[in-house]
Amino acid sequence: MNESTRPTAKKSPSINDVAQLAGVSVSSVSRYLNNGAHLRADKKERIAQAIAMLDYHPSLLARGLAASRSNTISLFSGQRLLYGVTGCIQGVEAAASAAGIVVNVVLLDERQSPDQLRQTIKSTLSANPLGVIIDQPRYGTGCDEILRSVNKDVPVVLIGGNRRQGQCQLFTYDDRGGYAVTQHLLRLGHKTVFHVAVPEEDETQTRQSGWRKALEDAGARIPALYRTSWDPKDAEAIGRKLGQDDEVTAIFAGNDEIALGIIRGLHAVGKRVPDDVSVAGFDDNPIASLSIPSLTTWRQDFERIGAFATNLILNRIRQGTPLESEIPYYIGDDADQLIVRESTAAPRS
Amino acid sequence: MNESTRPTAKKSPSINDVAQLAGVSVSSVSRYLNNGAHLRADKKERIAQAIAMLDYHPSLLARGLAASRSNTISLFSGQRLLYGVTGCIQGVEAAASAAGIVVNVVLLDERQSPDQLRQTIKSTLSANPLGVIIDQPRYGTGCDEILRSVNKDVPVVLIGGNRRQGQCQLFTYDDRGGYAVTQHLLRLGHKTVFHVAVPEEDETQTRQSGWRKALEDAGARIPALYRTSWDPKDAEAIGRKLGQDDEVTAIFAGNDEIALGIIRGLHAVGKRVPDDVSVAGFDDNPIASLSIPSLTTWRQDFERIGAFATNLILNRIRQGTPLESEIPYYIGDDADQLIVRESTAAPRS
DNA sequence: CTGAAAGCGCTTACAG
DNA sequence: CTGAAAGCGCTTACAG
Repeated sequence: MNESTRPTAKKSPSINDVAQLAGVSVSSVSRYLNNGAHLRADKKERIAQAIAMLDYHPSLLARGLAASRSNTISLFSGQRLLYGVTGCIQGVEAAASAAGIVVNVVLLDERQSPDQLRQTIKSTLSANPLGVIIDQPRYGTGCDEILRSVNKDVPVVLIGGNRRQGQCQLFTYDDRGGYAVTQHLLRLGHKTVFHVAVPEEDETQTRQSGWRKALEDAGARIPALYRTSWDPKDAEAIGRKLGQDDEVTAIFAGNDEIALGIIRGLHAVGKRVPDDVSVAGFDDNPIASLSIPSLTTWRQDFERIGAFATNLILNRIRQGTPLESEIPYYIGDDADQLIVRESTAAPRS
Repeated sequence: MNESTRPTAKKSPSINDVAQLAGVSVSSVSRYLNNGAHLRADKKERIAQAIAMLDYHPSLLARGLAASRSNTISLFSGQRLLYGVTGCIQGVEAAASAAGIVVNVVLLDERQSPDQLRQTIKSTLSANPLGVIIDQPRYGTGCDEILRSVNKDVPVVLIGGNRRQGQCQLFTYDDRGGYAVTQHLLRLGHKTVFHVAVPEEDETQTRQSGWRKALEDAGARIPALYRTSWDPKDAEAIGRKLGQDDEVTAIFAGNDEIALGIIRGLHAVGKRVPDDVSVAGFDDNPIASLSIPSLTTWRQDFERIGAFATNLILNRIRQGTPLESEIPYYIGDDADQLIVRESTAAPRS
């Protein structure tokens, strides 16, 4: 590091420097920093000026230590930054940053030993975050450890994942999406719709349940469910299998990547999409509009969810709004919608 | 939040509790925590036991404040978590977490006001990170502000982006990749290769320069360069245009998403890939193996780069290894390689 | 090798 | 409305 090329950063000013320059006590500056209450206008003014002159920025560390609460939100997620997770992170960052809060993104690598996981979690929590967000908590991950270790007055919001009793947990209306996608395919004239489900749906309000409901409502036959891992290679194998069954004219895939895997499998056995088989995805991953054919899918707004989770925490902290924990939140609005593209069409016959 | 369902987290133990339980002074526990030097074996043993019994984890906040250095690496990136960035984050997290270090991922949203950006940066830096990593720094972003604000003894590593004189900066061998991809296409028998460049290549060792070199070495004509934004829609328009020129039989796209956009454009004007036109991408984004056709591309190992950056910082901190700043690091090895898939083939004629 | 003491930069009762 | 003082949980000279 060539230090000389960087401007010599002088020691940054402390609250003491501000107090001296403004001619007030440190306590007053602290009050000013925290809410400005109980301060005479002229003092406020002087403090503001001193802060501006010195370009003072309070130390997160010292504040966190003194107040047993640091201006930080810890966001835990799995090790792989899949599409939904990145959207969520962006939403959390945006909402937090707008509130002057720093986000600590921690990727919990499940390949690590439980001890290492604990270490990471304890360490993160030792920084006294304002709140904690856990994206896609699963059984057997650090989620239990986090819930166990976190101070009980620190609000925790879970996003998706396996349902945890007694926790504030956000879900999207996956069932609505599954219903809409399936209905779309039925309306195109397909006799029924096959579903290839993504893992870990242990809840009732899922893509799968929406799919089932739509079939029931339409009086359509409910075919056997296919399950795949998150690996599109598995989906490709399933696609190959489904492609050999001429009964299959419409497939609803658990997400967009799975859909592409299935389409590759269908192609491999000579089926065209959407000419022979219609395939729809889920999420509206950017790839959905890039692939050929582009994918009909259900758009999910992950950023909004991340922002929502963040604001729940901020409201809890600032206004004491409780995090209604008993009932999970289902959130969804106009941003979540069916996007019809090239991969679905009326059946040929 | 239903507190009752969470085990009542008792106040976590402090270094004092450990000292008392072990029957030693706080200083000794601190020494044990930091390196264990100058401590009698039996004391070490007692301290270790006390720590285990209490499940003690030192406070990052207190350590950071007292030592003016917290066990944290701050990772700055742009607001959008594109493929390369997420890989890099994963690599940084993995390397950091293996070293017991927490990563602070901060997304700098360029739509924010300069003041807000400064606020975020100063705030992050006030936590005294061990080191700072900036992914894909651009002119006009917070990068300048970070370099200006960071204490000069804090190591900073830049990854990619615009070259900053005097900074330690990591680059991949994009030129090698560009060369390999272009050469691959030429060897298939294409007379020349068109290139659609991604934005912000202000350096010499780029995909573009590799492309140019390969053409020169082969004595092939160097066609006019096309430039696109990061938005695949623009690439689609370019693909449409290129598809109308029958001279165009091979295209090297600046990245995989651009490649897919181009392919869509080609399709729109009736050209098939690879039958009429070969298209290669760059990065080996997961979508490259999912699309139809799957993409020939240059694989980049972003995780390795993130891990490398992290280790540079850790070595600097722990062993005082200087961060040779004058010369940027170009890193690449067997993980970076040409992946030949379906989207490239010999020209038809 | 070890401990007592000061200090990191804040917040927070406690007095006034 | 305002300040002096204690304390948050550590590290780090300083003595010994």
